[in-house]
Amino acid sequence: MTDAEPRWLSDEDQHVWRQIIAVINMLPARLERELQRTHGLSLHDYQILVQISEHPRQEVRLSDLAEATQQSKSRLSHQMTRMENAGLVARRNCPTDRRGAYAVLTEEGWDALRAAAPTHVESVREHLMDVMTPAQKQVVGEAFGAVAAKLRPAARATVCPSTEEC
Amino acid sequence: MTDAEPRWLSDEDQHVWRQIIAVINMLPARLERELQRTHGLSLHDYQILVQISEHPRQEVRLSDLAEATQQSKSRLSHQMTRMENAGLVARRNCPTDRRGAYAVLTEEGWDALRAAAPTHVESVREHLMDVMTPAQKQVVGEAFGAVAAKLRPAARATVCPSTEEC
DNA sequence: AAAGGGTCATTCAAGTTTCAACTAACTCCG
DNA sequence: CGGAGTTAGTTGAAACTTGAATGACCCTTT
Repeated sequence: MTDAEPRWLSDEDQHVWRQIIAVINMLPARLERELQRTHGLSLHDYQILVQISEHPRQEVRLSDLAEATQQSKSRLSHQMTRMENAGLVARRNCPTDRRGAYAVLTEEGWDALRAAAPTHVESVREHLMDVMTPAQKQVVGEAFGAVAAKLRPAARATVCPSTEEC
Repeated sequence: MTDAEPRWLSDEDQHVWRQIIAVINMLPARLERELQRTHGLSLHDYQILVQISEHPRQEVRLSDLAEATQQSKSRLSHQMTRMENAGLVARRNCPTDRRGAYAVLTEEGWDALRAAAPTHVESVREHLMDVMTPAQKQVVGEAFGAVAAKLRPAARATVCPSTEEC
C-alpha cells in the first residue's frame, strides 16, 4: 500500500506478509499441477487418499474425513462420488450407525497413492523444504505451529466472549 | 504417514510441512470470512481493489492485473464483470491499444477499500503477525522470500536448460 | 500493403464448489 | 412408547473456476 490508504503494517511486517501471500497463492497451485501431470490426481484427491490410508483400519467416517480435510460435508460428498466413479475409493455403510458411512480405499486407490506419494514428496522437497535451511525450517515450524493453533476451531474459549452471559 | 507408504520427509520436516499446510488451509478461509462478514467483500475482490489502488494512475491493464493477482485472464474477466455489476470497478478502454482495457475503481470501490482495509489489516495482525515474534517474522520473511522466488515463473534462466543450444 | 504471427480480452463448455433444503436415523426425556 | 431435537450424509441448483477456442487488434516482414 502506498499513502493512498490508511497505514497498514510496518514495512517489515508488510514485506513478510507479502511473501507469505505469495507462497500461499503459488505453492498449492504448483503442487497440484505436478501431481495432476504425473498421476492425474488433484491435491484434494491426494489428501483424501492420504487421510484414509492413515486411519487405523483404513476406513474413515465421512464426517471425520470432512473435518480432517477442512471441507464441507457437501463438498466431500460430491468429491467422494467423483473418486468413487474413478475407482479410487468406495463407501461402506457403518454397521453401528445406519446413517453413517465409511470411506475406504480400493486396490486401485492404494496403487494410486503409492505411486503418487514419492513424486509428491519430491515436489514438496523441491519447492519448499530444500529451499529453506534447517534453521529456517525450525523457526518456520514453530511460528506456523503457533499460527495454526490459534486458527483452529478453538474448543470453547473464544465461543463465548466475556460480554455474553453464558 | 505411517509405515504404510514410502518414506517421506524426516520427522522434523514433516512436522514443519504439516504446520504450513494447516496455515495455508485455514488462514485465507478465516480472512475471507471476516472480510465477508464485515464488508461483504471476498478476498479476491479485496486484492483486486488493492492492486488497482496501488497503481500509479489508479488504472491497470487487465493482463497486468491478472498477473499481479495470480489468476487466469478468464477468471479475472468473470470477476471484473461481477465487481462491475456490484459497482466496485469499471472498465475503460485503452486509447493506445484498442484491444486492451483498464480496470479502474469507482467511487464506491474506493469507499469499499477504505472501509475494508483497516478491518482486514486487523485480521492479518490478529491471526498472523501478532502471533509471531519479531525474530520469527524476520526468519519467516527470508525463508518464504526464497520459496516464493523459486516458485515464480522465473524469467528466462530455467527456460533453456544448459543442454539446449539456445 | 498484405501476410503471418503474436497479444488482449472475452466467451464457451465442462468441471467444481457452495448453499440451502432434504431424508433417514439416532438420542433423549417425559 | 413417542415425539422433539440432533446428527450423518445426500441432493440439486446456482455460483464460480478453468482451459480451449474465438475475435479483434497490433507489429514486423517482405
